Amino acid sequence: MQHASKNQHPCGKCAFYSGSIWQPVAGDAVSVLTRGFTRNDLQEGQSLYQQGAESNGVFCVSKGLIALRTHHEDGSSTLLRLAYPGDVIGYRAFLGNRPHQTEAIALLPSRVCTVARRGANQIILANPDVLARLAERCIDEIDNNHAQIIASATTSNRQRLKNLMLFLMEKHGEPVSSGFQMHLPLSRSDLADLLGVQPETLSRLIGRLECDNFFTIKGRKVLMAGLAPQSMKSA
Amino acid sequence: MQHASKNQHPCGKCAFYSGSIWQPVAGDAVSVLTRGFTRNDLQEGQSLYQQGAESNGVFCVSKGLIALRTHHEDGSSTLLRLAYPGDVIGYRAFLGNRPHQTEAIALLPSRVCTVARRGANQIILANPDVLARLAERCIDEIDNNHAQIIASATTSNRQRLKNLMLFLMEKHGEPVSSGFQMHLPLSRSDLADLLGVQPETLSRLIGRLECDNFFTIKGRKVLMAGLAPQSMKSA
DNA sequence: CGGATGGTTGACACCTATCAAGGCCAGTGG
DNA sequence: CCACTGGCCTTGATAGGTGTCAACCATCCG
Repeated sequence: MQHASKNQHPCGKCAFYSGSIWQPVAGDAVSVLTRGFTRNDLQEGQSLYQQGAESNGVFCVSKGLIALRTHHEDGSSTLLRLAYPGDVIGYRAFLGNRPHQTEAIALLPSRVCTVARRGANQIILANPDVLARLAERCIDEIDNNHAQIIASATTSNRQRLKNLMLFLMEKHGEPVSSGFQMHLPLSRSDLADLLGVQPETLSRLIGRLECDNFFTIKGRKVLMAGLAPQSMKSA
Repeated sequence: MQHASKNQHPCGKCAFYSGSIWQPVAGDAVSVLTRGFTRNDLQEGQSLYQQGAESNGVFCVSKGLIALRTHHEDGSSTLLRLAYPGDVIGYRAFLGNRPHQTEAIALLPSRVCTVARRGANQIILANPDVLARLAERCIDEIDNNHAQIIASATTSNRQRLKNLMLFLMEKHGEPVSSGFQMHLPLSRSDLADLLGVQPETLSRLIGRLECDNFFTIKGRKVLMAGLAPQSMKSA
């Protein structure tokens, strides 16, 4: 019956099915899940939800890249996090039953699956395993936050940019004859927001890394020469 | 029956009972909770758990002040957070079933209630409301982390120190004839760790705030003159 | 062509880390 | 009582990093 239920499960064909927070849903609840379930394709730049908007469910990134950003009173903004396929977003507003504190915008053409609020609530009440998986995601988020707080307190901006570029190369890069290459999914301002520095500073940091032959960058084309696949993980 | 169960409940007499993550526990589960329940008094400087130690349960601060700190490979450390009465700590290691990523040390004489791992697991399986409350605490933690990340990216260290001192005064201060006064529960190094700056820098920041007549500080005695009670919330 | 956008560069003031030295204070042992 | 010591904090000098303001450049688009 495992097979039959996986076929009926709306996430059954998803690459992230086994790790999905909805994977424990079975039996009659599957139909509730299916009713609340929608798939959404987002164009680059399109918004999934706005800061301050009411929560209308829980989102799961299936393809692409979503940026979570908060706008401050003074007009500036901070890019808090990048959400990759398999990541669950929007659960804070859902669990806390309150407006979104961040806005979600697609940085690449993306696909996002939504489980509407009503159905999600119903399912969680009936199936605690779903809540347990959601709690695990919260823990992961806390871990990431702590890592970020520690990094910004103990690591130079230059090193943090290096780490960020290596991370992005790992996610978006392709091997070419002379190393690895990627199309940078972020603008300079986004990179600056992510590191918590001004755009001018970011520009200079990039300049310095280029001087060090860490990479070559022109527009959004980034090339890291002499980068062996395994060395991406280490630094 | 509400009354009877509250009296039996191990947290029944706690000031934070209504908000406690264990409040939903009722019926037979109460005896399981009671069996796993212990109260611990910590002296100043005493450790509740070490970084890297196995989780042995979920802790709830009942009195005092606990510092959560992580040590890095290079010997330095970061003070990630202060835990006040009513706060739940150690749940990450518990929920994630893994070693503690931080160490918990009492900054003041404190009392902490522990629900042992085994009992806590049993209760959570039987009572999803407990898990839901734990998830809410996770969300609160994420909110705090985001606020911290945003503050360190958008606010000067000087302003952040100001905010921190106002916060501490609100928590630990007492009104005196000329304003508010407190015994600072943190060393200079701890303050520096909390802001993510070097001790020397912190010392200079303090010096500047004194010049601005923001406060008077000598050792751990802090005096904020002309500070009306309501003005503490605004800034 | 003109304007908008996004990015870079320069100048400058300010802030911070680092290294080094010194002050303050409590506890210790003579 | 004194000198000594170690921990904690402060102060100074210096080099490097960062924010800010302003100008400039490239590209795209109407």
